[in-house]
Amino acid sequence: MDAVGDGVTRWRRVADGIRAAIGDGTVADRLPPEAELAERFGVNRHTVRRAIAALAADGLVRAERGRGTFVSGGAPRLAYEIGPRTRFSENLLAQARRPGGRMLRAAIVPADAETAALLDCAPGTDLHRVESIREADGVPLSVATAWYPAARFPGLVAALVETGSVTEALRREGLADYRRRETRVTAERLSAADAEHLSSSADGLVLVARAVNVDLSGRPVQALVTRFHADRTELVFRS
Amino acid sequence: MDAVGDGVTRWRRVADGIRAAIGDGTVADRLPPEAELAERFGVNRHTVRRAIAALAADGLVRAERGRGTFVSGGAPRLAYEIGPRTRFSENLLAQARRPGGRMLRAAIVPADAETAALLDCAPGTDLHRVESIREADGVPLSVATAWYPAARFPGLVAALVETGSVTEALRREGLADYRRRETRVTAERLSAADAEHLSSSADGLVLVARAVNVDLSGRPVQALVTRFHADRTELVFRS
DNA sequence: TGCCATTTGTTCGTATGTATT
DNA sequence: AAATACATACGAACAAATGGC
Repeated sequence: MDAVGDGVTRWRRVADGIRAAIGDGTVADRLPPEAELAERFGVNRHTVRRAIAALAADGLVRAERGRGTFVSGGAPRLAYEIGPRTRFSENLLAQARRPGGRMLRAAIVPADAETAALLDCAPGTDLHRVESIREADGVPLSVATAWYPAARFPGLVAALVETGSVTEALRREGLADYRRRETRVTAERLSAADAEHLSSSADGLVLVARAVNVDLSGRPVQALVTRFHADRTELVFRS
Repeated sequence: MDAVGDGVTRWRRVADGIRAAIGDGTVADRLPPEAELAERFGVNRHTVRRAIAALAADGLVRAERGRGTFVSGGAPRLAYEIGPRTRFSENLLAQARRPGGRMLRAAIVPADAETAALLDCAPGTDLHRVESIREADGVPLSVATAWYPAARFPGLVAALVETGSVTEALRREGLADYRRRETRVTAERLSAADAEHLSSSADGLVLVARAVNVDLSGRPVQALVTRFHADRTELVFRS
């Protein structure tokens, strides 16, 4: 490098400087332009951009081309409760949010090894695969992919389209009730396709919840992978 | 720019090219040096670096200074089960993993509003704040911050240091048993400090689990924020 | 409507620092 | 000790989106 004070890189010191300015309220909403920051910190504009990229990665700021770079005001997350009787609509209505959503795709696919194990069926078994988006107050919240044994629920997709409700569609197919057996949660980066569906910036995060729902006798009826927008959601588990 | 084929930026096309090469096995373990990639794709080395940074952000590759850039072979995640009686050591031993860890810091701090609400005490109440790292087979798994009412457990920190076990330390302080009331899960980017503790690249992800543990009469005894390394962990909730 | 200044995004060039082999 | 390879930093130019006039 060149004349560096300590062992810390310049872009880190710029990032810390901006972070401090946000912390003490010196910059409330919008950051000065990159060119001005570069001059003020006595570094190249690239160095400022590297610093801002780091802050953006921490979710502290958000850069918008042609407009500027803004301090991201953290909106409160929706608390999505997951338990034995998780139902999307009930969950949202309990928090005075309007549930919504739509089906993206539906197809019949052969079960791969992983899904077959979850649904306790033979690999290759015909499954309905249904992809859908779920919204709260019109804001996309999650993208979900669900698999159902096709032989057991032959008219499922039509019922889903007609009712718009998983619970109601399964009821029409003869399933009185179901409950969630287990949920496995991981975190991933938003894929480009999901970013579009969730109308989010491309560098967002998702909470991935993999679940199995079973009927009252314990037979799996649905394998579910839901990708929740991490900035808008918090998953709640009660013990 | 200059002669661009379509509306896609060059670094994205380079990234897609590398991604494809990884996908079809053309590059199995190690990427060619940046200079060679630059020449092969007919772009500047900076453009290659931008592409590699994006792939690294997706967790697909991992750059090591002086050595090269490597395809990160996804190790299977540790399934960390969370329930009413979550105990770290038991959890790991059940999967034939060796539990470990160490305390990072301990201090007495006044309760802020949020923690006070969780622990059902007045804001400003003295709390032990204990930060620690937990490991599986010597690999850092999570960084945890715990708050305990100091008045109720005066000798807690000494007991934690001596026993290395939360359950055992609380028992010495007169708490026979405790259970988890609820867990709230979010996803965040790894902070610089946590990245060091978890010996991870700076652009990793964490699963943040916020929990409250209560005694048998339902009184909160511990507020807990655990940041799990998302690449190494999967949280499992049974209903 | 279109033009223009502002601001972030991309790309190239060049040089030097630092860790690994 | 030398070569290799990634990391940081500066300079310059143009592209693309936004917003005001």
